[in-house]
Amino acid sequence: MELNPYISVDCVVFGYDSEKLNVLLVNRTLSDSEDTPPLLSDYTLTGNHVYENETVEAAANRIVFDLTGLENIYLEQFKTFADPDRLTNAKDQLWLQSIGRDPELRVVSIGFFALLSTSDITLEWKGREVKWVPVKEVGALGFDHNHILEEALKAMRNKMKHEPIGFELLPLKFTLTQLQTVYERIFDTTFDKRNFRKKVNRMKYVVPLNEKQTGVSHKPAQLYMFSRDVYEKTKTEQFDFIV
Amino acid sequence: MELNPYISVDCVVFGYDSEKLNVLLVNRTLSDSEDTPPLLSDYTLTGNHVYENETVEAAANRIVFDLTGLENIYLEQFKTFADPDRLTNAKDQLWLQSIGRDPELRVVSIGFFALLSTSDITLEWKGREVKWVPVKEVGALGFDHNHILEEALKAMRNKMKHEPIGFELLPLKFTLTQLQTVYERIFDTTFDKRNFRKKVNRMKYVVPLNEKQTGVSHKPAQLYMFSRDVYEKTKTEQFDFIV
DNA sequence: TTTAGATAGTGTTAAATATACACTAAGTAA
DNA sequence: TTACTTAGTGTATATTTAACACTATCTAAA
Repeated sequence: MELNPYISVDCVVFGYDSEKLNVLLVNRTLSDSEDTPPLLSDYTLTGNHVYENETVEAAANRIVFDLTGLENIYLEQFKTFADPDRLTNAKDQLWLQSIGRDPELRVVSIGFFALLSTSDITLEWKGREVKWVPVKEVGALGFDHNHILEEALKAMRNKMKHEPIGFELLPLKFTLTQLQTVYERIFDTTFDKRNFRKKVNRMKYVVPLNEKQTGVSHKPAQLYMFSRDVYEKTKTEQFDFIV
Repeated sequence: MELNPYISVDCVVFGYDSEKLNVLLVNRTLSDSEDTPPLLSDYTLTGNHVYENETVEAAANRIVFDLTGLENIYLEQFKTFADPDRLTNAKDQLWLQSIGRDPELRVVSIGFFALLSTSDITLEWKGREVKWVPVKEVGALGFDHNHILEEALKAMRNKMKHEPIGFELLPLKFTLTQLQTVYERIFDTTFDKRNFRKKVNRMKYVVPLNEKQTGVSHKPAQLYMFSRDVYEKTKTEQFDFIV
């Protein structure tokens, strides 16, 4: 089955490691020969073209699965990038040529972001280096991927404000301190512990388990899980409309 | 300049007429001859392919401008539609053939929604019938446009909950009752007048004018306008995080 | 000019939520 | 047993929400 040459999917895979938000990057290296320095060596987001009979959602899932081995990861289409000059940079042209693509072709890239807890996975990609980079330390990426990353961050933060997706960045079972920290790190702020817990207490979809943290050298915390079921049932179509 | 055959933009143009939300539809008719019934006659959203050197945002603006004569309309890219079988319906195949497109080609459609007040415009389109249809009365549309419309509604309502875009559906100068009604109609609900006004009162970016409604046979209402400037300056990065 | 009709505009109370703030509890490791 | 570390908890005040009904001001018609 053929890849469609003009429709691609880029996945901004966010991984939270209980300290900071990271993004998954892939090395892009082009060498003349073994013993000369590479013509090109940098990083890009993870992406691929879609197969002719494949939906873009399926392609996004496939990309994430190939890298992480995980299925049913939280994935959201957030924006599409189709500027006529988005791949006209010299480096990108060189790269496209080298992998046998028509550098003239206008490629539409449909952006998805994925959320996961890095504790759940070990990276695996056949052939190309792939690594987690803290979002705050990402340097110059190939293609228009710095732009795509910016937009993904905006979309993700925005969604995070109004929908319960912070949980997707944590292990299945988490403590309230972990939950608080995710939000603090992603929004670069701090919350009062008691007030945060009072708020979470009202969220019936954050359910306490009969289980405590283990392997810590201090008072072990209560573990909780997120119940999407309860969320869907109890969510009140609360109307915000700014303040 | 050529149109790109595989990248199209569909615009879901929402127009509010101080009573209900409408969407702009275009007639799609295919006739063998003058005196036989048409082979095909239905409606679609407004859309077009992009020019080779044109960004998708520019294309969306062009489409809206061609129909309404308005520039600087509120426009937002909300989702992209690229399913392999989105145009494989018999009617759509017939239509594509008749207008000289390759019916086999996989076309990516980038969806935008536009918001405007119908009072601002008179429709104009050379050659094809174009009309406002109340969103609640939209029938079966061509292509996958019912699906696109659904998604546009979802995206629009969602944005409307958290950002001040209700104003885009009203004339530049509006009354508080008009403002309240927009929200009531779009969310199919009602609000208490006094509470609504108290809330709006706190929004410093809804500024009263030295002007009153005219031409009404009752107490004329105070007019207001929305100041995006004030909004941008005073918006507090309020953190919601559900309830 | 008076009256009817229509929509504009306004205030209070109670309940819920947000904010600010500091100490005790329970485990591990030395 | 002690030191260390993080978990877990309550109260008082300010703000916001929610529920609720009447007067004010204009036009049009009698």
